[in-house]
Amino acid sequence: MKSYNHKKIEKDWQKYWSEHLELSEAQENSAKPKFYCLDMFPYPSGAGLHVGHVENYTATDIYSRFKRMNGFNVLHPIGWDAFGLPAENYAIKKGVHPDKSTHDNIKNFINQIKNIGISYDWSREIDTSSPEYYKWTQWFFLFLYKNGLAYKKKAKANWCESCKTVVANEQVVDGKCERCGGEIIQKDLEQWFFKITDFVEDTDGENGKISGLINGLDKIDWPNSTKIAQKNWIGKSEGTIVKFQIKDSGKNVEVFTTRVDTIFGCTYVVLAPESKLVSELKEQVKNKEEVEKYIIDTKKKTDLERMENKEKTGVEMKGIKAINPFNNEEVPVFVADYVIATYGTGAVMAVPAHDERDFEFAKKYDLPIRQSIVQVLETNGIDKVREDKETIERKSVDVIMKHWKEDAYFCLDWKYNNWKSFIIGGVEEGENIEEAALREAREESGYKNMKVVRQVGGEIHSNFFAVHKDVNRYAIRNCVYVELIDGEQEKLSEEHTKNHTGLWIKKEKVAEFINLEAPKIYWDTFLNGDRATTEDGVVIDSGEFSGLSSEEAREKMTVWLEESKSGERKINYRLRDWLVSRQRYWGAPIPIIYCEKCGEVPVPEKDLPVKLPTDVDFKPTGESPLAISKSFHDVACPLCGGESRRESDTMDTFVCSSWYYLRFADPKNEKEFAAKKNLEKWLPVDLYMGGAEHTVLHLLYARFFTKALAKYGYVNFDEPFLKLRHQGMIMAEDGRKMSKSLGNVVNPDDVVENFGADALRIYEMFMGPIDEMKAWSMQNVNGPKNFLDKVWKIFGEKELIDCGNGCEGISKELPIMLHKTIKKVTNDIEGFNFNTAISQMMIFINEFGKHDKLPKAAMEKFLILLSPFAPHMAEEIWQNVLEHKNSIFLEKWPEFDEAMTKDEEVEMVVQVNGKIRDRIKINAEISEEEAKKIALESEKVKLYTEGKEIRKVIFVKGKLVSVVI
RNA sequence: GCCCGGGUGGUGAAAUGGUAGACACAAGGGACUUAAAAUCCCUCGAUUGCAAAAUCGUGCGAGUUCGAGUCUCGCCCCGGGCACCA
Repeated sequence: MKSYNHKKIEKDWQKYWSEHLELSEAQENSAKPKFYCLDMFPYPSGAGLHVGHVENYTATDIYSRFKRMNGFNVLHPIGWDAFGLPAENYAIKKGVHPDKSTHDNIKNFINQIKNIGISYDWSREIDTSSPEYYKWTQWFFLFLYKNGLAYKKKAKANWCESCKTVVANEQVVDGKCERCGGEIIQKDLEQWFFKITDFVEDTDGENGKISGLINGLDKIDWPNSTKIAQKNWIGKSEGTIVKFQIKDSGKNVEVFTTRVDTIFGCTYVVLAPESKLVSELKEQVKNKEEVEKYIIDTKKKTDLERMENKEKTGVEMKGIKAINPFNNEEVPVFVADYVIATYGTGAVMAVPAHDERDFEFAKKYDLPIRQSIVQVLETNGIDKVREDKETIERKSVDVIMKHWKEDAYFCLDWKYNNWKSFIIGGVEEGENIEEAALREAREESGYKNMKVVRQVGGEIHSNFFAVHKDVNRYAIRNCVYVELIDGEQEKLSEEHTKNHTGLWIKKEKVAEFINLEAPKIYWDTFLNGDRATTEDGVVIDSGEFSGLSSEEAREKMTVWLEESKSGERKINYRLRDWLVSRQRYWGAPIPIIYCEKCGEVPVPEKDLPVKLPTDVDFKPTGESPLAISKSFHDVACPLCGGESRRESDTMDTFVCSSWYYLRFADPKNEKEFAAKKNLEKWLPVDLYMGGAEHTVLHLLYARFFTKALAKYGYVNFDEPFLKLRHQGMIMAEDGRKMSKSLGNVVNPDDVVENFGADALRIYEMFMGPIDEMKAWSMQNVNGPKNFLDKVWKIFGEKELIDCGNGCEGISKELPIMLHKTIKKVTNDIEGFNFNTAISQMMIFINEFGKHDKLPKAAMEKFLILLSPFAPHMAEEIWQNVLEHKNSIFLEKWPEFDEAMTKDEEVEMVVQVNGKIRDRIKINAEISEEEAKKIALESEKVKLYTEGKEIRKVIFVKGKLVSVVI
């Protein structure tokens, strides 16, 4: 038999498949259940297909073929995310029109994809830069506009100096342009926005409730990390607005805080430089010039400068005082650019003791720092200690280490219970606790100059000492504890606790502690002078709120604010509305006309698409290139016919990709973006796959579009992608990212040429878990290649026997191996564990390869299992070696019989005290009694059990017997 | 700093709390061959031992368990995301 000529055979079958479209096209009229399997469509870059694309497309191709063979009507389409800056930048550099370079690139992509045998439905191919497509992108703009979800406003925008355009917040990375790495500056410009923030929470739609961008995540099968990243991006935070009156002005500063419980520690208030209130208060400010200068200086700073230089700056507005509504204290007001104008109210109350940023600022400008929270340390109570000394000791260490890290030393004395345990350090005989703590602290720290500051609790209760640097140089301070001892409860009187270090516990709280089974030990956090303590704790020095937990205090203080009309509950989000204007050529024009008489006029739907002019110099000038094209720019107003001009900005390419998955349901429709009937048939997407880099951008925008459509009854679902999986990035052999400049890029074409498309597909699937990052290894491609050669040889050289009624000369083990393999491969494809599916097929081939006569039916079933992974070879063997008339992809996926997946004889492990002492071959179905008997009779086991009492014997069916002595 | 992932042989990696290293790659040895390629067979975590075998071993330290790569707690390191969001 000839060796496998992948170059010829693969080409032949690719041709065959392109002539048998029933193998890849989705059927509009079919009784089969639908399955929509989608890849994130690529941006057709000049670099061509990346091995990462191959990983993505192979995985979903395997899944699609698998689903088809399981009786599903599969929609598996592809298209091109063709608009975008790189094409335009390339055009500027090389003078080639973006339309041409993009379409050349697309041709190349199509070729490359066909070369690896992906079974896309090419009849549905779409291209976002074609007028047939962007007509509907513009329609979406109008749809949002008409429903109040698209609006224009003057805004500070991220302007990229080198791309000469505004970019979205999401496209600014570390203060630089995501595309070109150029510096981003802030410019005030009229910009279009989409109201994505309207969909953060659930809303009422025309046909019922629409889940919000947060809640919707709970009902879809997405990687947890992606869900969390989206939630973080939305950045919901529940807090409080507090009104601080400005003394002698009748004005208020409203601040937003999530930590109103710390408000008694507020020592000043800060306004963002852009805040309106700053100019409103200017007249009252004594150092007006200084404040103005600061504001001007800040405006000059770019975001990059602000980010690089995190040192806090600011200036006091002298003569202005804000009044804390809780204690009527007057605090100074500062202007500082560490406060973000666009978040919350653009003003904050500063609590240096409990906020790192305020702390830093207060240190720098020497402002007072006032503690209003103490930390809580919980340990098990004394009763628990009596039960289990060791447990408490360990748990205490863990808790202490967590709270104190290397900053502190402490010792715990349970002497009261006639039992000593010292976590770090200890008390020696005849030594008192105070001395012990001092000694330990000195030994550990190396500092000699220490003293006990205060000690509480005396000898009756257990004592808790903590030592910390920076308060009187390694002073020892005592912590307040609450302990339960019969007859001692009266000691926990208000008087008693009041005297304790820093903590002030109200009477009813004490009663509460007494009822706890495991009393808490409370301890004071030292405000040690080098950091703020930002964790929740117990409120102190806060009037009637003292003694409450942070959580309770937030609730009660907010209620108090609401009652006294000086504040309210408030939820803030980090997410802003989506800025979609781009001053660029290669994008979908925004369908708006500005008329002197009628104002802002949407282009009537019948006039769509607003086509991109072709006679444009697309070199960036700072103004949109479209503005230069007179034929494009000067138009008659659709309402009055008068002189007017077109909007000359184009839309962010993310707008095009926010709805493309809907278009695949009905890609040729000229009347609607997709017919309702088709949407209902195919959507939502059952499986969506692509890179994790789209975690927040594309996926959030697409969800927003879907929710907007759902709200107005265009679609009957509110989440577009039911199941999402990411492929991990493939690095170069050197472990670095593949890049042209490093010259370490692996071109899939070369691998196809040298090893074949099937070997490439299997190699990429065999590399490791699909969602993990992995490095390419050319050497390792040999593995899959060898495997395929073995498959080819077996089908060509072995005798395949038709087993009608019983197979003579065929090993009993082969059917078991077959059923095991069907089970494993089927389950692994379902679970996206392609690497282990392949390893099972290798095991199958290794086993079957040992025999000369093989059952034909089993081999055919194996070939079907292999076919989604190696479609070319499978088709070649199926039709040309086994001489079947039709494609293997019309076959039904094999089924397995659970009973047939079990080995008759298994190796039983016998452990003695957890160590393996023997392995015995037994019948898999053997009873517990028998297994134990066999195990205990083993000579090797007896060696260890002889003369010892057997306490317990554990049996795990078909696996092991564990003897405990 | 915060939030997610990870850490297992020379390498890529397997392992519902139950035989750690399946399946591969590379390497070494052997068979076939005039030779090479291809193919086939053997070895392949460490230490000790002639061997049988024993002990150790999944980043580090503890814990739970008859039994831990897997569960709990603490720590270290690497990768990714967010980052003055109050």
